[in-house]
Amino acid sequence: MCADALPKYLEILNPEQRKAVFHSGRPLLILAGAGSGKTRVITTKIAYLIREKEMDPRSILAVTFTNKAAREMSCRARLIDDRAQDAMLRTFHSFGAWFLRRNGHLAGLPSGFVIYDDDDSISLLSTIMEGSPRAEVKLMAHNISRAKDYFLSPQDPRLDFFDHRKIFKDSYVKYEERLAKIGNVDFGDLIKKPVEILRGNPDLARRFHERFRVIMVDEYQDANIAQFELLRELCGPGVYVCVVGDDDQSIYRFRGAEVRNILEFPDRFYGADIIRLERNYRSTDPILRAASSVVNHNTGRLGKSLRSERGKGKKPVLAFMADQDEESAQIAGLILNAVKLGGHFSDWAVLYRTNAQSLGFETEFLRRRIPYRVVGSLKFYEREEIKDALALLSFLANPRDEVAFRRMVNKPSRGVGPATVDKIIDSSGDTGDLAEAARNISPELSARARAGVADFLKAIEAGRDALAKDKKAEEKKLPRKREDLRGEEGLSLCVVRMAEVSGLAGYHLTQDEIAGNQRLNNLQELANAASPYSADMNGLLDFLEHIELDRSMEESAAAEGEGSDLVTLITLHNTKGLEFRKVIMTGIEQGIFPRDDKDGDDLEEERRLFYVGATRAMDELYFTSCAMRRMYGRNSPMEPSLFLRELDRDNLKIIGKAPYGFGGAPGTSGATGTSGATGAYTGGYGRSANPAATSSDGRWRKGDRVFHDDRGYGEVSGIRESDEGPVITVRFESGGESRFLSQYQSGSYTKIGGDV
DNA sequence: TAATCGATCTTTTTT
DNA sequence: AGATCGATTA
Repeated sequence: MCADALPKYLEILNPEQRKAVFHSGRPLLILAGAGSGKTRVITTKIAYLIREKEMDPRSILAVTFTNKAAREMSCRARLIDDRAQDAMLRTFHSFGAWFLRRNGHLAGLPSGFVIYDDDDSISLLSTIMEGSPRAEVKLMAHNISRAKDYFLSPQDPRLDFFDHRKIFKDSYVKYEERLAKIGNVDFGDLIKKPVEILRGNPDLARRFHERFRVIMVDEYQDANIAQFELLRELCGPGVYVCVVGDDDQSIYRFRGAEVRNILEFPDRFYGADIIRLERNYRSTDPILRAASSVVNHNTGRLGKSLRSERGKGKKPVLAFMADQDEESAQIAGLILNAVKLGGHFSDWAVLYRTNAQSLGFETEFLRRRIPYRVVGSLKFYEREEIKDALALLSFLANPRDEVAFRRMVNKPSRGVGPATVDKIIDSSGDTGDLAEAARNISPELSARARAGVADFLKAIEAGRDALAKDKKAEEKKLPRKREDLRGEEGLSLCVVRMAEVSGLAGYHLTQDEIAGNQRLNNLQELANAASPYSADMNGLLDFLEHIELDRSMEESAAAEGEGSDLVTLITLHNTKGLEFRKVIMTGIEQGIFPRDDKDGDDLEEERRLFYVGATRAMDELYFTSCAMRRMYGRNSPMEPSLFLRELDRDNLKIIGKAPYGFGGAPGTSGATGTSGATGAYTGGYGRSANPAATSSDGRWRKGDRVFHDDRGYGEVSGIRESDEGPVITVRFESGGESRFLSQYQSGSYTKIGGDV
């Protein structure tokens, strides 16, 4: 094919991208740097195969890691050729769920299985490890989950790698037994079980090889071992496999991702070709240089040279702040100013390491009327009332669900205590049907417990009725109370009926006067979310599965339209695959980013996270670092992140009072040496433009002479008020500064010649 | 059996 | 600061 005869969608590709799209035959590894157009390559390749190679779209499987990525991929491929909608584009986990819905019986799964999230797993484990502290149960749950990521069964000797104790293996064995009895699966099972089924059923595997002729995996650097095994099982003779990834963007090691997968791809898929995409179309050169200068400190990379196609641009800005209040205030000011000059809010993204950090920005943005959205906070589905309602639905779907039963049988209180619950569960026999067991054993219970159990079963019956019967008739029969939830369409009636009959709605309403209404609203929202699903068992299972696998709540496509000029607040992890004109990476402090318990491989992962964050920026990049931060409810002094020292300094604009080692900033004293003091980070400037001359407790005045036991003579150079009282800054004659809280003056600092 | 109070930790990151 | 756990009390 010669270039000028190419259709437009192929013509716009650069030579390497085109090579990747046209490639066929052997396995292919595409090493795609940030912003090098890898999504374009995958989507184009899908369309190309359908259009030019007349491939049946149904025989193409493309796997991603997030639902968002899957949706975007589907959208973009369809823009080129609408037939791409018939290709299977899913996340690994949703592919696994799809697989198990059809073939789960081969592993003894009932058709109505429900997916347990981490909390459910912990609940189940805590009944197994009764009496163990919660932290221990959590650790065990984590290790079991990791074991499944590594495709290790309870008998595998390699489990010692995670935890060599006998209790670990025992717990894992029991956990698997209980899960099997219940008939549900956890996240890890969604990958592990399909592999086992494919291995145990060669005929089925063959049928899959005939069905899926082309398999593509995006973000391959984030695949775990189990996912690698799944990929291998799906790759039968003649199946074309193409994986795309960037070893520098591997940031999910903590949940089992193995960079090894991408590093060893050429060995595992023998004869693989490698294509590198190293032209970056997103960021200006200084931004790429900043990002690279940090990640270059990592060892064990495949290595690549990312070049900016955009060329020159503004230097990244590194701003030192006194504390997080100043951080959010300054950022708000920066954004408002840019908008005043004609920019958009949506140009901006504020990035942070932990979700908890979003709060400060939200408060400040609310106050200053800056419109924003918080991406990926899964709070909705973590709310108590929502989990309650979902547990009721889960139990309706699978009456063997012990976890859901335990959670809801006595909520609201119905006089069914732990003793009764155990009695019911013990009597359930091998069917495991707890609703049936409860009914059977009922005569043996005390009157109070019997009535309570009956009430619970009534709620489940109400749900079942809503599924089975004509919903219109059902709805009319019942006189509606003012505070009732509404739900007419599809599955929503089922949600509403269960929430009401169980007393859940009333319970949450009376439980807390202030929060009650909000909780009712949340339940209503859940009911609304259920309305598109059909009011039958399939609809119910669909709904539950959808909620477990995709909690991003990005349903409301309406909000995406115009009139949504919003600043994005987002964790660094969540930014993968996104881009913004202007990016602010906040809280770049030791202990936050990187966390200070990180070293070795973990530290390298943090560095890659830094790289991911920085390469999201197209035009402008900012870093902020605070001298003081409220953590665990108290103020603690912070040091600038190690990563800031690794940044290419000539390529940076530093503002604010820089700590030692960051030359060039205004206010940096010419002092040398820090006399071995731990506080490398001195300075930080006051919250207000005119710092106080006298501390609010009257104990210190600017210019006061001070003596410190270790550091000698100095003078008070600044006073600032914090919520723990005045913060006094002292500049020592020996050079260097330090700060302390007035209330903790202690013996180290002594005021000279003063009237203490 | 349930609710309340105080003490004791805690915090990654997500399918 | 907030959640969570355990013990104590009604």
